[in-house]
Amino acid sequence: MAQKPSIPKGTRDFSPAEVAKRNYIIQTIKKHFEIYGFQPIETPSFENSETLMGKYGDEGDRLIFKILNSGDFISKVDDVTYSSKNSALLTPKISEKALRYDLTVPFARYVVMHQNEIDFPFKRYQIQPVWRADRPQKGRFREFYQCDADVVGANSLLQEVEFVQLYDAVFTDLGLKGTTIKINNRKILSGIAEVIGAKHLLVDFTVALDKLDKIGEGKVKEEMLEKGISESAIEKARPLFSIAGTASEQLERLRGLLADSEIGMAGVGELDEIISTVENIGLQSAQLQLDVTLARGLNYYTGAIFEVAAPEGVQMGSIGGGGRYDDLTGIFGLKDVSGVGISFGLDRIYLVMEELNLFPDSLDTSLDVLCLNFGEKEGLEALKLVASMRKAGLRADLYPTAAKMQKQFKYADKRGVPYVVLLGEEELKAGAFVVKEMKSGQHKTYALDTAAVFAKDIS
RNA sequence: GUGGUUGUAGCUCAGCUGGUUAGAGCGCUGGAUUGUGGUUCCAGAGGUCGCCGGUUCGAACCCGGUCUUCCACCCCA
Repeated sequence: MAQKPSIPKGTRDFSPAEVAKRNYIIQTIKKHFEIYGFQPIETPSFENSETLMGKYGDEGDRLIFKILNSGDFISKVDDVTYSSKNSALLTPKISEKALRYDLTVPFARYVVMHQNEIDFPFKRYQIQPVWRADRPQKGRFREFYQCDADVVGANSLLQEVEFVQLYDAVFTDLGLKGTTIKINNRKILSGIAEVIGAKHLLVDFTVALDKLDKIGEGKVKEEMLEKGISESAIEKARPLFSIAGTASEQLERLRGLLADSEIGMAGVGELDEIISTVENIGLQSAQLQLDVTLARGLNYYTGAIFEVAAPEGVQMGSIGGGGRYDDLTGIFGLKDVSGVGISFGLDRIYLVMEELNLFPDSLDTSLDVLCLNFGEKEGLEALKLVASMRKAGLRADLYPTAAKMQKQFKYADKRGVPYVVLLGEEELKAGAFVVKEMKSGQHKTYALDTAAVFAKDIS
């Protein structure tokens, strides 16, 4: 007997019902991307390794799926490297390509390669899978979809405001009420690191700070000490641990804390402008919240940082994130192009919506009407009827064999078909077809040539 | 990458301190019902107990390895 097939850890098959729900989310996101003036692009599933490596930090490099070279790749490795058993040295010799890790870096690469064809500011969206060699958990997969929208070539803070509105628009449309859009600014984090004299440890400082709400003040301090941040520096950062209140109150305290840091004050100014503009315009269902402990590990962010938390009570990591990166294209040789963008985590949004039961019932219906098969002669007539129903825009199908009524009805029931058409000997003689509405059990008769009337009746 | 956890029928799960032919519910197939589904009744099919190895007279059960699931780290959508 053949062995049981399986799929790799952290990957999934999607059933028709699941695909319908995923498409619903994608369509909604796509609709708003386009309403906001973004244009779609697509990039390859895999890139040259040097395009990706080193862009996401050491941790990121570890999580990038590397693709083995083709051919007899091992014989081309020199003996010293081969026998060193050092993965870091050996990897670049046997792997030149890697699966994309996110959509932002490939986009930066795209912008640089196509800079002469692009009209700036360039607003693009991209909905494609990405891969991470992570250990799977709930809401964490090795293959998952990101839905990104970015703008490059525009420095205005209005872009940040627009992205907050975009998040709000999408989540409102999906019926996902009560999301929290957390915002912070990398410059504030830099300013704090500068003020407390830990500028060189910025990343360690922010990564630790990011965990404040999760592990508490004590543990955060512990981790900072471990990373080599001095006791006195942590003491200086103390006000951060208890900062609270409205955005403007928090900003006021930050102004006091960061008075001596030019970059820190710049960050406060930016945040102030973004938040006050959003407050001025108003949001539909989301909530914008200043969170000075929000860090995000990606080290290419330079200005605003976003992260979206699911509604309260749902156990899920962030369902979206993004920020401004002033020099991402610089790595690929194009200077002075600022970008800002956000990402929607499709797979996590799906899980949250499933948990909150937010998918519309209509997604379950994959067929509007099933025509039962009574035999050769009747079947032929039914096929003509089905054709005219399809022409009228209905999703219609004919049961392929003249199986027993019970079986055909059972099939219709299972598929969740709302209407079943009976076209048997009697109907054929009368030049009519009978429609049974499955939910009510009621019958209605139509003339054979009036499929369009029926279509109109049920729409 | 570190630590833990899980795996028995299509699905959800029982299975005693190791002891003959591994069970239930749901689902599936057929029938009661040759033009009416969702209810009911009857019958039936379906399992290398994740995989490999070890201990034992004997392993679903104990041990080791491996894969998978979920969880906590790390990190992140």
